[in-house]
Amino acid sequence: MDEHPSLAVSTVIFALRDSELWTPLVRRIRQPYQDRWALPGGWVAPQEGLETTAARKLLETTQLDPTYLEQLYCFGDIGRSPSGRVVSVVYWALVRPDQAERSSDDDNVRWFRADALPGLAFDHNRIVEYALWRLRNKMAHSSIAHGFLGETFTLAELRGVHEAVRGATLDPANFRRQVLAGGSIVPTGEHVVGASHRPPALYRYTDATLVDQGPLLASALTDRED
Amino acid sequence: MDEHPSLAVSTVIFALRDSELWTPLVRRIRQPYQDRWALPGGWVAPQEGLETTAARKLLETTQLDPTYLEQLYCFGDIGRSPSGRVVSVVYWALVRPDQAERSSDDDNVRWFRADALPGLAFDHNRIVEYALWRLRNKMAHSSIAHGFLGETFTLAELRGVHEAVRGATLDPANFRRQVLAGGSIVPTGEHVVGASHRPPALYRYTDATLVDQGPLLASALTDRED
DNA sequence: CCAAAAGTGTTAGGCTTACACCCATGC
DNA sequence: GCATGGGTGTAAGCCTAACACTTTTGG
Repeated sequence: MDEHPSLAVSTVIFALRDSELWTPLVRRIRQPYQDRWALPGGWVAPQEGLETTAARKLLETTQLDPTYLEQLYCFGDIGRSPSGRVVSVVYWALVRPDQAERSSDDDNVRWFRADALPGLAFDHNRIVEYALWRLRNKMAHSSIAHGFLGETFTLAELRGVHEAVRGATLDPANFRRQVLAGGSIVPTGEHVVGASHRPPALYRYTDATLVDQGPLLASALTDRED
Repeated sequence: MDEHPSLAVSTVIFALRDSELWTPLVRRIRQPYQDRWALPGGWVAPQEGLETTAARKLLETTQLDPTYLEQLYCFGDIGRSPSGRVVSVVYWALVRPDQAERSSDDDNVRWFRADALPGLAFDHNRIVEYALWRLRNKMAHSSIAHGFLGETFTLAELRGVHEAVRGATLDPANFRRQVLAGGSIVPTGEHVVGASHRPPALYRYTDATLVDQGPLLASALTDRED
């Protein structure tokens, strides 16, 4: 009864670049699937929480510090790793463009367009697909777009995030009204200067803007004592 | 690097009785939390899928065979078990009233009202709370109510499910129109007889009615080869 | 002045809500 | 017939989509 499966943590990371969704992958340096691209991750340490492990591995392998991090799913099919039973708790994360810049491509880390990935190790293609589906879902029902943006942003930038993720253009007028009526963002009073047109107002999210994760979030905030 | 946490699977089960949500719990027969009520579950066997484990443990401990079974969340906080690191993959399930009848209370299994549970073992109170939140969420956006019903049902029964879970009464006329317009149910042509009022029509879900789980479901159907 | 993007106004149509009303059965 | 719940009709109001229009900047 004490023969437990190996327990791993991996993370799907999304960032927005040129109105496209991109995701960083790491090259596997050992068998199985040596030299194939895979999600960043690693084994769960005995004295480390799952989300903490995800964040740490992310930082170690890609230098990224996400603005949003949420559990995606736990994958545990028996055949998913050729080298024995592995159960993977997978997280998904959003990073801002400026953070993504800091993690430039090198021999072991490379960014790919999220909808045009190569053949990945294990069942990681399927996992990214599911993460994409979840992102699109969440975008429609919550203010998750915040995770892609800085502290302040214009309505056009916010709209750009929605358009990129949903893959459709949105009416600027209606988008403005809907998002302002929602009450989750407020104008800072500042404006962008230097563009060759009318300067757009800057906005920021109100403090109360938390992505809806239900009862988990409240406890998660107190649990994180890293 | 090979010292992995213990991996368990547990399940939150919901059934509808007297327009209330009920959930069965099992009595712990060993330490820690001996004699406390807890979610049914057990360790993951090396050669068994996670969902399969959940279904098997469910049947073994409560004699229940759910009509719906979905992964809820993976709980892995370091302090959640006093007897060492345990990571629990938790599922949630729906059973029909007639199935629930078969699993009567005994010394080791007892049904509780889902919104009035005693103090459970481990972090199981928190887990049930989250499962309740997920159920209510899913009820609003999908045809998950099917899981509580038999093959055929009246619109009043379907409405009763929604009312019980949402905790509010619904306009029968509007409910009828909305659910029929959705196209996921069709009349069987039969009617209930024997009630002291106009006999209601029976309906059933169309074959195409699958609860929206995104890209996971398609593969899940092929993976399940039990 | 002109181009371009910000921001406002307005209208049509769809969906939700509320509630009045009719229908079919057992007693 | 009458009480009860099944089932239909309908109008008000809200939300959304579409698009015309005005505003403000740099060149």
